[in-house]
Amino acid sequence: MTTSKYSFTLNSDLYLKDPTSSVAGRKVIASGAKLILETGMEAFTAKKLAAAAGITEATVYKYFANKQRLLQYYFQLYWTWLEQQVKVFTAIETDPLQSLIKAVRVISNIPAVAADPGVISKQDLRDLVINEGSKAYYHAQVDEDNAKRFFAPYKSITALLAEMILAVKPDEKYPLALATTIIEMSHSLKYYAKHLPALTDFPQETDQVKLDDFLLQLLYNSLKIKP
Amino acid sequence: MTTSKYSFTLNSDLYLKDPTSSVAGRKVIASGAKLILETGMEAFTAKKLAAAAGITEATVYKYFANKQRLLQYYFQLYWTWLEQQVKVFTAIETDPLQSLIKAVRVISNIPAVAADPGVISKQDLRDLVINEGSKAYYHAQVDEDNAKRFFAPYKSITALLAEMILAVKPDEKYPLALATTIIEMSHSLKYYAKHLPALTDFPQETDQVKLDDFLLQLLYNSLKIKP
DNA sequence: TTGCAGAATATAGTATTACTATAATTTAGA
DNA sequence: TCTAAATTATAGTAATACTATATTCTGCAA
Repeated sequence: MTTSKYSFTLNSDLYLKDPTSSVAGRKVIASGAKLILETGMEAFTAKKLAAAAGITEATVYKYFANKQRLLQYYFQLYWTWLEQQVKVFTAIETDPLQSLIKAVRVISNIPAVAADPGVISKQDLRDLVINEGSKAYYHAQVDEDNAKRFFAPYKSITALLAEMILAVKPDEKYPLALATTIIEMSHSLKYYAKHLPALTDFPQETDQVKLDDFLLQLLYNSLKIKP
Repeated sequence: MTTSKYSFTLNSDLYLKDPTSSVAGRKVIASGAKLILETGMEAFTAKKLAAAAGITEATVYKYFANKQRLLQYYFQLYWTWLEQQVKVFTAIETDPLQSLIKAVRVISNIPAVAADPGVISKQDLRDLVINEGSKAYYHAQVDEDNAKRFFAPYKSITALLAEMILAVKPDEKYPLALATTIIEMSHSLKYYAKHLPALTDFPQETDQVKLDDFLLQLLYNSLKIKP
């Protein structure tokens, strides 16, 4: 691990050279996110990225060994950032239940930030992870990558949510599975609402309220709490 | 739609020529499943498939336009088959709750079939869908493919489970989202248990019992039923 | 201000992939 | 047995996923 321009640290095995350390590197990150979002991982190529970023293909490969690593970089960036958001927004709560509710709301629905300071907007980063994130680990190299701790931030936010669940209901048998369910469904139901609405009860893409409500219902019922 | 060798019908737009209609076609299906399972979609190539099946690459392309279509073929085959299983196993139940429980058990844990008559074993087919299935729809062409009704069987089993949920709890607000959650988690938690066990409370790959228990708990609690 | 290291580029090349095309051969059914 | 369809053998194309190397640019230290 080395430090980079974020207020947190990403696994340095993800990249060959820290992309936040130079203009060209930041262009890779910014254009890469846009392009992957537009075209999907399958159609995304280093050539297109280089063209979009106004750099050369060779430069791309100076920063990332391959496109899977770039995707995993976004994956790690997103979950690390989201966990931090959860911590920030729950810090003010004293009641464990209120903390938990707040956490679910943050996970399900990113608070709009007026001025987004990053190279990539958080909304784009989130959409990228919703659309392509699962390919970061549904992959033949998942066990190797896991050994390199590439999924540590995802595990970490899950563990945090599981702890919060236990704080509310100490005898919960499956806190991790429940946390995983809430985190996973908060993302995949958004994708379904947009592309396969028959799988949801909130066919309007914009119907964030119903998604939030569903997730909180799931949680309340699982914890046997009355809303 | 045309009929093929299964007792149900797959969308004929998936293939150029029905692979069940010939020896070579069945080789494509059988070897394709094995190979995709072994290597993952990213490393899977028509050349490898042809070599494994003892046919030529040109023959592969006589049946399927590309590898995405082959994956979607397995995807459709699996969900169509699983829905049929659910129907068979719930047919004997008269009580809606018992039906629903049975349905969840079937979805979560395929009953072992002594002699598997298919070209692909159901366990392999299931593992294939667990590992690679999400790539059938997390894809840039999802809306086009959805318009071609490639995901109809997945929607259909979800709708069936949602109906069963409504039969038990007619005032459930989100029957589809709940059905989707149970179906999706029954598959993804299996993958996590195997590859990212820190995301679950059942780190033993073999701990099917705990996964079943978790899903049934989730359902009972959501329906406010005491087990 | 010069000099130098490191960053980025330009350019080129390789092995592989994802197909498509076509002529020749094999096979299966009427 | 004939014929049409199925399959093969073979070849080819455009693109991908990199790797390599020599050259140019840029920022900063002496």
